[in-house]
Amino acid sequence: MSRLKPTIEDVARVAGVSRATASRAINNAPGASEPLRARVHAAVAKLGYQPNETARALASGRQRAVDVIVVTYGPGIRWLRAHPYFSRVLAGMMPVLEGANAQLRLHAVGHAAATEAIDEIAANTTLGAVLADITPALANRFYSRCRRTVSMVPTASSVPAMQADNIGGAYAAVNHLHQLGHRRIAAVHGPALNPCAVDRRTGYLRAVRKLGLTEVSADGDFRREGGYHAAKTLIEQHPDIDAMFVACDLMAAGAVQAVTASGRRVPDDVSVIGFDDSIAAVCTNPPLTTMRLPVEDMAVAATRLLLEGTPAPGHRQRFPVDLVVRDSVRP
Amino acid sequence: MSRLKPTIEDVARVAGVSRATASRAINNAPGASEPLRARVHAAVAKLGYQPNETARALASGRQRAVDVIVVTYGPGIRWLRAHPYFSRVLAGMMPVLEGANAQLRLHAVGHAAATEAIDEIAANTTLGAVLADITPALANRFYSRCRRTVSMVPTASSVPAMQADNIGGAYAAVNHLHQLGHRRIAAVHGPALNPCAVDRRTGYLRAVRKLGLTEVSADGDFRREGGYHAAKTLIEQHPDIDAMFVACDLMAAGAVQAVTASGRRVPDDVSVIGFDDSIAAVCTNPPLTTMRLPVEDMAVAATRLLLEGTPAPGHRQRFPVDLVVRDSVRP
DNA sequence: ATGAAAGCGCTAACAC
DNA sequence: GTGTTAGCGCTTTCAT
Repeated sequence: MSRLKPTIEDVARVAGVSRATASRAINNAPGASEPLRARVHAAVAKLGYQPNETARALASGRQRAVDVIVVTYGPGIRWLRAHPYFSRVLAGMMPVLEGANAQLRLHAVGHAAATEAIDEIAANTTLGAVLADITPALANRFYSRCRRTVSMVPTASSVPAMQADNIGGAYAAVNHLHQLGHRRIAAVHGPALNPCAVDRRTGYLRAVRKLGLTEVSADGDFRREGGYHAAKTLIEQHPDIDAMFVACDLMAAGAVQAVTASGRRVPDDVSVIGFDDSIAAVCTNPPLTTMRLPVEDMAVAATRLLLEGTPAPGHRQRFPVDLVVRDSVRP
Repeated sequence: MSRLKPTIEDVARVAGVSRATASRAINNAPGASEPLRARVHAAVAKLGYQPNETARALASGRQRAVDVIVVTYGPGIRWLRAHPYFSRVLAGMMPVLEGANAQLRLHAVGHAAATEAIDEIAANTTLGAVLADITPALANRFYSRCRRTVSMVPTASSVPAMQADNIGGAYAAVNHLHQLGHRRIAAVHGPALNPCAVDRRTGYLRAVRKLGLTEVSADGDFRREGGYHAAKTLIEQHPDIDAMFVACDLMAAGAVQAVTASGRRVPDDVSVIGFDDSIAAVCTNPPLTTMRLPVEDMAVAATRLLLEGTPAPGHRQRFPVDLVVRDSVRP
């Protein structure tokens, strides 16, 4: 081995052609005859040549990579670890990227240094970026630096986004509970800063008002522990509640445990309805009746959108949030 | 705006220095005087200059990125979506990468096209790759093409790896059950191809033999549904079992549901012990007693190892698998 | 300390 | 159809 890595130059020499022809053959580009193509491919095989993607990207000016950005609040490691959401967006993206032979670059940026991190990422995007979890302000900043962007969460109106009906889903959840005869419906909400959580809270509030129920709310943090404590507080302060709307499945899992710990049964004494239909929904006992957020579908659509070109400003793609009936709500 | 993106050339011109000096200033490299550095930084700020990472990588020959590879069997989307394992390795890696300002490239390669995908990734690695889930054969192939590799799962002996004590953990789990008085201890195993699953099976078998118990096994697939069905079969065919060792928490969640569905209670009638201590372990009812696989720690260590340089062939870093007591085992 | 100039490995005009 | 050549934006000798 004279060199560690053969370059296209080596391939060209071995094949007895010019670098340009070698390039054309390797990229299946037009403008090369069959015989030469064959010689080039033989040389490639012989040398075990693999194109240098970096050089390719620099020369062609295009690179096939999509960046996914999640800004974490507090210890990101804990958040990322616990929450099924992120694997769901990755799971949705990977297959379509694989099919388009594009790369996926994952960025978890801490809230503190978010601004400069955002700027650097924006400057180096190629196919574009999926904003998996971000505040409207940061989304806007990113979008002002890079138009090939799509957000997975509600943001400023100009930023292209996948839009799940969080408000309608929460409304439907409460309505479902009401139709089944529940009248004291409490809620465990998500973080006040999280746009999805805000929408779900809105949906709950609207339903409660529409149905003439009294609002009973506690705040959670989208994590199981938060759901547990919020539910515990709720039960202690309002022993008469007969149902809970919990703004995500992870918190709902905690809520179910809190209900059980209080000596009550789910769903016989207290019904619990979750949100997301994540893996957590089917791990609980009983499995959760929940509102399905089609995260994978949204991720697929977001990725396709980026692959197609630059999304129009304000572009929206709507996704329904449907009821999934399991066993945590008394029929 | 005359240009879309300012280059270092623009910075140099605005600062009234050469490109070389601009580069030195931007990279905090030695060989530039304070006054010039200041002028360069001012120009950077004025133009909003952001270095082009691709060009930087090509010119310097080094790039700061680590690739994480997971080869998926069957519909990768389902697997990635459901299994908490992957987010745990990502959660472990991200913060250390962030601190080292390196990128994370995620590759989910289908089993079918794995070989060529592996080759291409290997040819373009920079800091190195962590093999999150892979067969020994593919790990070996990858390692033969790229030495900056570390596997998160058991593999061929030459490939550097993080080594969790799966055998010992499984053994300890069965032993724990035995000490608490259980004598009919069944097992739900993982996929026969998965090296971790193989080790856990081995640990169960050894313990069963050592303790003079009779082996009762069923095969699962590391997914909840598989755990449910395996446990259901086990209960039907061996109604007298009083405990189950389940090779991962996701399957254990299913097993708990199957036990409940059969009219038995966990842990009063049947104890269930899981493996992983993933998010699923705390979502179940009751929360799972389980064996903690320190995935995040392993991912952190793997990433640090790559950041430090090329791991020695056969390098091993061992991690204990400890008991986490919750409520799914009768005391 | 500073600048001129030579590439990094590849693609894409542009000639032939 | 094929080869020659000029860059992509940056880092890094090597003169000065």
